[in-house]
Amino acid sequence: MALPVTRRSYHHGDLRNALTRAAVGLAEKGGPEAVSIRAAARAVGVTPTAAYRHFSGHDELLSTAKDLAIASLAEAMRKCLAALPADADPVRNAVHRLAALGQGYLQFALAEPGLFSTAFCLGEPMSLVEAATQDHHPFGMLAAALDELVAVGYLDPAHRPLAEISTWSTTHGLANLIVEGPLGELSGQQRDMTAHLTSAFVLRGLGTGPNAEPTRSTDSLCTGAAPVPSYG
Amino acid sequence: MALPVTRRSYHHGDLRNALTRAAVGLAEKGGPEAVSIRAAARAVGVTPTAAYRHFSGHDELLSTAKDLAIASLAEAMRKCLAALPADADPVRNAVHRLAALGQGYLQFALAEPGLFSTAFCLGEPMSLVEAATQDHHPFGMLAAALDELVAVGYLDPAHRPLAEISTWSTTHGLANLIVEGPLGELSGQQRDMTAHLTSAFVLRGLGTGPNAEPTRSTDSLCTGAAPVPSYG
DNA sequence: TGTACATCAGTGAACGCGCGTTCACTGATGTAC
DNA sequence: TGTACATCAGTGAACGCGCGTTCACTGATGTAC
Repeated sequence: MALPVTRRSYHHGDLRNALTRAAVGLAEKGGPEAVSIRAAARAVGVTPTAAYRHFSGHDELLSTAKDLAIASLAEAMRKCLAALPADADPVRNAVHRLAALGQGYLQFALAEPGLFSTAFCLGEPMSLVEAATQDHHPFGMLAAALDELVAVGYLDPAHRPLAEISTWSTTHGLANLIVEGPLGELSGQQRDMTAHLTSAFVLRGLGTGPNAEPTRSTDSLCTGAAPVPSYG
Repeated sequence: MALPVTRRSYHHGDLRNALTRAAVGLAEKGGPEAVSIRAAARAVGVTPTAAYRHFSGHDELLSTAKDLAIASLAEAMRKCLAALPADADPVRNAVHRLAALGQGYLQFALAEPGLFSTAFCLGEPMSLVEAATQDHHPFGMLAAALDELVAVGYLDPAHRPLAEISTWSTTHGLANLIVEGPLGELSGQQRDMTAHLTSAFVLRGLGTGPNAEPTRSTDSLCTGAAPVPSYG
């Protein structure tokens, strides 16, 4: 419980940004339900009423926090992409790039569960058509990675349409089941193994092009032979 | 807004069940957030205090509703299984059974979004080890279907461990993105197509055994050639 | 068969909480002249 | 350069809401004798 902040001057000077940051902080700790005008104002050290000078109401505050949460997710994915060593083999390169996106997605969900739920909380949804064309948007990054898989001949062009949905669903479902659902009880080791297996699973599901060679492309994602796992 | 119900006698006679049913009704309409002791008591026509004779508090009421939501989901899946015509070919049979489970899962999520979220709302999670052995539990039904896929040689036994997680994640992710997320804007036709494609995607991801022949087994799931879809 | 009494299953009022939002207001700022 | 005044950005109090939960209570039931 953050104590109310004391301010020096009557005018804040940057209240909208301060409230936005506070809202994101609340979302981090408690997810979208924790984002409220009163709590954000309290965190900044200002009267709830003051917030209405900068936001039309609770909805706008929450959807601002949501936008930032989506941007953070995209940033986490972008970092995973950037950390990837270049691979001379174009197929392996494209495969690894898709895997890196999934890894970034999952890592973000685990590291920032509150922001992750906030990114997907209700409210007017982004337009998918629009999002797909924005390369700084999670959905756009996924679309680009799939286009790449088609370009290198891993994914059959006939299977390209709607492929982002199946791919996204798998990673999103895994993240969601771990963060908010019954898979939360998995140990860290089980989670890692699951992530690897799921990554391979996705690549098999996608690999329908002439250059899809699962034994080459996906085995490098599964680190060694997994011991038989148990759920307990 | 349901009007409070008037009762004939001072004693209700079946208040626990009545409150439980009311809680499920609230969950249907508004998801887990809508389940409250006061609202359930109101629906039954009883004082909130009366509920404390039958439930330790809000947590117990909600988790009771959650259990019933899970049972409803399982029932929907079971019905889809039961509606399946027998197929002489054991591989196709097993493949179709898995697809039917996924179909039931998705249909339930679409038909009963409130119950679906309630089934996966927070609270002490079921033990997966336990759930996996119960054939009336969604997770147990999935596990059984995957065992069947191994038995008929579609799924490589080496890929069996943790296979329920990838499979479940895909279907759950799709349902979640449609029901609570940005895929809600898909048209009915787009949803159907997505469901079919995702089903085929899952089966390719699983099909690593000697009898896996995607062209035979999964094509029957994709009804005809899909026109190139758009997201708009 | 009748009655005293324990027990059960409700009532009604109240507590404190946090929320979104609105009202009339005042302190601070900056601009026109 | 100085000042009147409009405008901006806050305050403080209050509204009504629904929630979970607790208290002392009372009406109804059923059982022992």
